[in-house]
Amino acid sequence: MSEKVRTRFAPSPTGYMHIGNLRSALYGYLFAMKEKGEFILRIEDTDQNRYVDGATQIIYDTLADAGISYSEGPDKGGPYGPYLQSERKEIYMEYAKKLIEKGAAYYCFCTPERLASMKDTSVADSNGVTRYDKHCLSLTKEEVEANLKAGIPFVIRQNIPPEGKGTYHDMVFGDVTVDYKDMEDGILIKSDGMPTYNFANVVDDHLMHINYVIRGVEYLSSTPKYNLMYDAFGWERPHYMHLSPVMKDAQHKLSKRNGDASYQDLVAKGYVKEAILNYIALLGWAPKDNSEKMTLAEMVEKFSVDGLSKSPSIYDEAKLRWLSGEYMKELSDEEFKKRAQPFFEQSKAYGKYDEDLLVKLLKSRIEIFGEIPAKIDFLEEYDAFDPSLYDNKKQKCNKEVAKAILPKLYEAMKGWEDYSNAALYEALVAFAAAEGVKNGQVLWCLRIAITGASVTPGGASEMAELLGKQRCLDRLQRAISALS
RNA sequence: GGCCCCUUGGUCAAGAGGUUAAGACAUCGCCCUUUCACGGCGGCAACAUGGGUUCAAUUCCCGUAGGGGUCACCA
Repeated sequence: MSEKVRTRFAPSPTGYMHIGNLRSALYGYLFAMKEKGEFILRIEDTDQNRYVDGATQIIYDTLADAGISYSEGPDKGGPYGPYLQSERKEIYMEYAKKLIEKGAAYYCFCTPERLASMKDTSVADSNGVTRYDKHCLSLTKEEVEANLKAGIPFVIRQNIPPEGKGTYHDMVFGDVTVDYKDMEDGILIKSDGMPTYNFANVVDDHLMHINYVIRGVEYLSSTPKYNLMYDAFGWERPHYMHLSPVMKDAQHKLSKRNGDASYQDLVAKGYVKEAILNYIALLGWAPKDNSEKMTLAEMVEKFSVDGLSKSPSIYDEAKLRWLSGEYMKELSDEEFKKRAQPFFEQSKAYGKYDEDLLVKLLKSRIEIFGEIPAKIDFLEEYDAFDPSLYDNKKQKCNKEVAKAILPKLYEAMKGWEDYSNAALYEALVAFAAAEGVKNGQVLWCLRIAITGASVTPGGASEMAELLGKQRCLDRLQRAISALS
């Protein structure tokens, strides 16, 4: 590759950014960076009907948050702008006219009624498919001029050859061939003067010097149409890399419509964002050395097209969760604290504990930040609990054991001053030895007694430290009276 | 339905003619252990199918089945 690689991410602002979208952006970015090229953002907002307010901002924010940077884009500028298709309307018309001059496109004045009537099965081909019949192709120059002058609404259609085949080489799928007779004379310029994707894409990619087109497989079989235009213009065809989709299950693509995870949903649930990006990179791609946990920079370094898979990949949140946990453990205490903040705030216990201590306990125990509230609510909520919580076969513990141990332990603990984990642990073990019971019996009973929870983010001494002496003794007392 | 494309364990996936068919997640079991985790060790589990080609096919070719995409004045 002697020419400088220029690739682009070209989303349409129709809502939230889902995992599949982000992944396309990621792959484009990885490829461009790997090849020391440029990655560009272009917003495809030619369909006003589908435009969703704020969607463009979500695209900027998501890419920025994920660390996928582009050198040119609507919000960054660049030498080939504007990068917002709606601002390029005149350009498309100008090029569409060039295509008409070359005979590769033509004006079409057919009414919606006529078009609708063609859908009638009486004119369908043997496969039951109706295609535009090239009716307006036969219009003379004079007729076209007259219609134009009369202000009759028109569209511009691509003139697909009636015969022949289009073949091209896809970087992941290999050679792809499609018969021209299976293609329709698609609309290039809509009656509102806006281009369709089919056309804007070709014009913009060329004008923006995009030489590697990376996009979803849904364009795999329509690509020959685009090549026809490149050829007609006398432009060099770009290289194509089509990406298989991310699925929700074996037969459904991931979609926002079904409430499937978007990047921001996952962040809101508390997944570590680096893990999200890392995981989606792995959905459909595997590096040569089979690494799994990688930073963005490592992904760039390891990226190669032959590691892309051709078949769809099913999104598995369980694995994402695991990866998030891996990243979680590596977060520094400060970073963890910072990112966990909003989740601490969701807990009823917020502000009523030593946060630094909790950070250490929680870090290796959660995979996503969203687990935090449920994990620490016991710090604030302490209600009567089922004494069966004391039952633990392995620790040889049960309600009766608790009844015997707890009052003595309460008396002992009243005298202890150092409520740090280490000192408590030492004292508790000594207590167990003095009483002639197993460590586990004391520790288990105590933990249950002061937390009222079967699962806590640490053991008895850690929970006692977290609660502090006073709360510890209060709860112990309540637990004892509940037992009698 | 026509056309294009895809098919390795439950999931993500290595392997590209000869392998005991990797690894990861999930799952199960054991160890560690003050619960839960973490960590360590181990188990279960796959080449959709039928024909070829070949000394040898998971790997190459053809068919079948299954799945995805496409057939819009949406991208």
